[in-house]
Amino acid sequence: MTIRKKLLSKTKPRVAAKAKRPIGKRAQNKAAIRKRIVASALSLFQTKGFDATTTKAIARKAGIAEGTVFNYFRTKEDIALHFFEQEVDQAIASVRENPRLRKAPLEEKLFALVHAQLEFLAPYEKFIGAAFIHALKPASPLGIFSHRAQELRHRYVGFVQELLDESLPKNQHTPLSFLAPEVFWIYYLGALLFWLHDSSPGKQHTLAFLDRSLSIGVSFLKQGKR
Amino acid sequence: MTIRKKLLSKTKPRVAAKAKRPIGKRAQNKAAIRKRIVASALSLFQTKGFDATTTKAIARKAGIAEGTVFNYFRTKEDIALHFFEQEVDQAIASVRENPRLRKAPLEEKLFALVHAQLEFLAPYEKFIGAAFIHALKPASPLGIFSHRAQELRHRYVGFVQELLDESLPKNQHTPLSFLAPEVFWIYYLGALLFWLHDSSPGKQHTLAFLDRSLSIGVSFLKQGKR
DNA sequence: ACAAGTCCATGAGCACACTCATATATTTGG
DNA sequence: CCAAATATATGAGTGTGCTCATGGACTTGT
Repeated sequence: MTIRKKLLSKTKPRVAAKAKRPIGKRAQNKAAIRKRIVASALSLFQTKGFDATTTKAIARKAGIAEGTVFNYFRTKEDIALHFFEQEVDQAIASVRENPRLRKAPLEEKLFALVHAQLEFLAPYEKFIGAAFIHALKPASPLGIFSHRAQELRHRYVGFVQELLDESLPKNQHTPLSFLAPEVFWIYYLGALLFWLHDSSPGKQHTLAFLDRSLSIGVSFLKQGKR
Repeated sequence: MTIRKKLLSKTKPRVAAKAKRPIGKRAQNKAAIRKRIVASALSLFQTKGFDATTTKAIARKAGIAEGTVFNYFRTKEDIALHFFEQEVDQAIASVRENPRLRKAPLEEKLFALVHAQLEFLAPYEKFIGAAFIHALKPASPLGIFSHRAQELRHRYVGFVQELLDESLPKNQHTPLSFLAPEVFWIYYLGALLFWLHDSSPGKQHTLAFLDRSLSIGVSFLKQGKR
């Protein structure tokens, strides 16, 4: 009785609140400002690079006070992280929604995934380069393992796992194949590095590299064993 | 004539300076201060972590002015990098100087190398952990590729190449084996991560992991091909 | 042993990312 | 429709890593 009542009294208002949508001025403004911050930051990152872009400049370009930026993003880096989230989400979506790929061989799906990511990044190449340099920051090791980026990595790795499950007979998993998605994440980072340094027209070298390495990798995965 | 004079006047003093070794007060002091900075920084990194350690605190503990720190290291991170340089150099030396390893199988050499590195790092585990978190800093990708750390990586990769050449018949290189040292560098970073999260007594899990993965890796390298 | 030259410790100062108390704008409740 | 409650934009302030002009300590040449 009490429990049921509690449940009702708690769920009702919530549902009501969510169902009703006055879209108050506040919410509108919030969304608009957030968008303006991201746009300003991205544009500045592109032209000046990450380090040389100050939060003050971002705020100024977005037409808000400097402090306001930090009501929307906890750190300057979070703004950039947001950008990479878009990148991953968009690439995953583009592979998911492509019916032609549904029954394509695994290496083609993976190629499409990475390709979509690089296409997304292309206009921001300078900024990405800066982010790479900046990424090492402290002493030497890694950088892929930050708590903040882990969720993003998780989403990515999960999707790769889906693709693998779809294409590989379950009984075929080699002792190492459970690592495959994680390895692919690192592989992607390597490919990104390759791409950044690739000055061939149309980034041909990168595409060739992807083609070749994915063939080898997938066939290794399939007939497995050492 | 003039050129020769110039050459002489320029080279003579240099050679003389290097041949003679008065070990002036200046040089003594410089070495001492450098050592004090590294010691202070390391001690603070250990107790407070990397971020919470201010350069002011390092200077204070070393008994010098804050600005002086930057006469010895370009950035705070360079101080930490210096620490990892020691780590790599010491590990390489320990493998080189161990006569028992001279004719040991490849996987044993590699195990010894990584083991020496981890032993060196053991007392500073907390600081390393902090450095890892800190390493990702900006958006998402990498961090191993900083220009500054490249020289260190190069030294490491070069040594691994030596070990491989020593153990693998030259005619046996598979199409991928030229990548092996670079891959090993990444493998090492992965092992380091594993080690950091390994709470088993005596880091047994890490040792077991190294053992197993190195066997697999080396045998893959040897009989090569997919 | 002295003067000229060179090195380098110094600490006030700078620009930056980020915080916080306050003011202001918006929503809510009656 | 107004007052209380709430959300949030604001920008001066804080502590940070790092720079730089200066003077004083050391070295060199004679």
